[in-house]
Amino acid sequence: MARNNRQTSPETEFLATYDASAFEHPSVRTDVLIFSVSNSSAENWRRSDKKWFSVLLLRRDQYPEIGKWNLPGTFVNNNETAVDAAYKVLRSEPGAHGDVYLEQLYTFDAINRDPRTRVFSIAQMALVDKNKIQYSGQRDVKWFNIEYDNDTLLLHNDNLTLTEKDLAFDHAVIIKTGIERLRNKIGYTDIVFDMMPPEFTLGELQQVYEIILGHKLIPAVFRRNIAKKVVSTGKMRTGSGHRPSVLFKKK
Amino acid sequence: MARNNRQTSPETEFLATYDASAFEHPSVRTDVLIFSVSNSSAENWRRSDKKWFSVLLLRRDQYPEIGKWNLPGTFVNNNETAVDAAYKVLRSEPGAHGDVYLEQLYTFDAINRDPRTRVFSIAQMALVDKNKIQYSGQRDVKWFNIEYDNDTLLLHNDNLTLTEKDLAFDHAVIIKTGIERLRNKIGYTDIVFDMMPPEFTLGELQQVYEIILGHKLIPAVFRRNIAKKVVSTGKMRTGSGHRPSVLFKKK
DNA sequence: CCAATAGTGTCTGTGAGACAGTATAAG
DNA sequence: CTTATACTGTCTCACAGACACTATTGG
Repeated sequence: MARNNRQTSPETEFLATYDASAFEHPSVRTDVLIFSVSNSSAENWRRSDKKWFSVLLLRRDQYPEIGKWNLPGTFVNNNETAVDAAYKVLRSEPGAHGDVYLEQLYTFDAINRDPRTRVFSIAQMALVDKNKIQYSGQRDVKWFNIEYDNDTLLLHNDNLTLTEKDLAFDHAVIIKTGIERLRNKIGYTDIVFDMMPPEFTLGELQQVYEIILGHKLIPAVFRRNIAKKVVSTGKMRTGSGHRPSVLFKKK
Repeated sequence: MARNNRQTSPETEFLATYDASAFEHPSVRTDVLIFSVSNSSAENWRRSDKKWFSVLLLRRDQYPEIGKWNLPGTFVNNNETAVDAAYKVLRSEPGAHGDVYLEQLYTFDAINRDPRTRVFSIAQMALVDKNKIQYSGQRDVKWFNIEYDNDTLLLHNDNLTLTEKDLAFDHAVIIKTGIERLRNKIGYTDIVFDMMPPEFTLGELQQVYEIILGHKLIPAVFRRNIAKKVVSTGKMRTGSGHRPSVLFKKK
C-alpha cells in the first residue's frame, strides 16, 4: 500500500515489515526503593528523638513468595519509561504527592530472580520527606527502620524484625545496593535535603547524616562543612530541656 | 499430572499455570562501551607520544540508521545475563581475550529510542588494554579518539571526524554517560590499570589520567598520590632523547 | 543546680598546590 | 650543548580532626 508513495524510503519499508514478536521477549519491571527518615521517641524527656533511616515495604498477598515482604513496583508498559512507572507506584502505594527525588539505581537481571519468567528489574531509589506523605494506613504496607552493618541487613517495625530471608526475590540485594549508593552520594550531593522537612536544626541534619553513614560525626566539623549548603531562618526551636537551636533551611 | 504428587504446593501449581506470554513484552539489549587508550605518534623525535582516550564503534550496514556508527551490542537472551551477553560481544567484535573489566553503566529506556520496537538497553562499560586485543581489522570496526568538552562530543579516526548526529540511536548519550562515570571513578578506584599495559612509566600513567579527566595534573602531586598504588619493576625505559624513566607495575 | 544539647575558638597534623631546582638520555 | 622529560625538596595554605570551653533551656 505504501509502495506507490514517493516518500517511502527503504528504511520505512524495513520498519513496516519488522516483526518484533519473532523473538523471545522477557518482562521488564521497575522496583522502587523509597527511603525516608523516621523518629522514634526518646527514652526521657530531655533527650532528643532518635532518628532512623527507613524503607517502605509491602507484604505479598499473592504467589509467588506469598507472605514475604517486597519493594513496591510494577511492570513497565511499552508506552512509558521506567521513571513514569515509578511515579505511578509512588502516587499509589505511599501516596506521595509533589516533587519526589528519584534516580535509577541498577538493573537486576539474574536469570532466575523471579520464578515466573525472565524478569529484568530497573531498580530506582526515591527519597521522600515522610511528613509529606499521605500514609494510606493500608495493612501490609509498612516503613521499616534499617539496621545495616557488615553486609547484614535487619529491618524493624515495632515488634516485627525482618532478616534477608523474609524479603521476596532479590530485594534484599536491591536494598543494600541502594544504601551503598546513598552513602556514597551523600558526601558530594545535596540529596539529604530531599528527606528533610523544609526547616530543621543542624543537630537533626547531623543525625540524618549519621544514620545513613552508620557512624558519628564531629559537630564542629559537620557545622563547618554544612554551612555552605544551609541558611538560617532566624526562627528557633524551643521546648526541649536545653538550649534552643536555630532552624535552618536549604540554601 | 502433578496433581497426585504430595510435594505439589499451591506455589508450584501457580507457577505451572502462569502464562508470561499473556503480557506485551519489550526487547532487552546490552550495548557495550569499550574504552581504551591510544597513542598517536609525536611531532618530533624527542617528544613523547600523544595519548588519546578512545572508544570502539561499528558502522551500521543494516536498517535502521544504516551508515551511522553505533556501539557493539546484542540482544540479551532469556538464558543469559546482560554481563554474559556483553562478554560474547567483547569476544566477537574486538576479539578481547582474558580478563576484561566490565561494569553496568545505566539502562536506557526512552520510549522511541529504537524505531523498530520498544527496546531497553542495559549499557555496560568495558575497559581494555588495547595491546591485548586481537584487532580483527574488519572494515567498519574502528577506534575513535574522544574529544569531549562542554557537553560536546567529537570522535576522530584519521581523517574521519564524527559528531553526535553521526551516531545511531541514543548512543551519543551512552558514550557521554560512560565518560562521566569514568571521570568520577578514576579518583577513588584502580580502574585505570585496566587500560594500561602491565608495565608503564609514571609519565604515561599521568597522561592517561589527564586525557580522561580532560585537564593537566601537577607531576609532583600526581606522583605523591599514585605512589601507594604502584611499585617499581627496577627496569628502565630508554631510547627517548631525555632522561630514562623507571617502569612501574600495579601494586 | 542538673542534664542535655547548641554552638564557638583554636591547636595540630596532613596533604594539596605550587614552584624551583637537579638529573640524564639522544642527537 | 640543547631539548625534553624524570624526579625531588620544600614552602604555603586549606582543611579535617580533636578538644576545650561557653551558652541556654526545662524541670
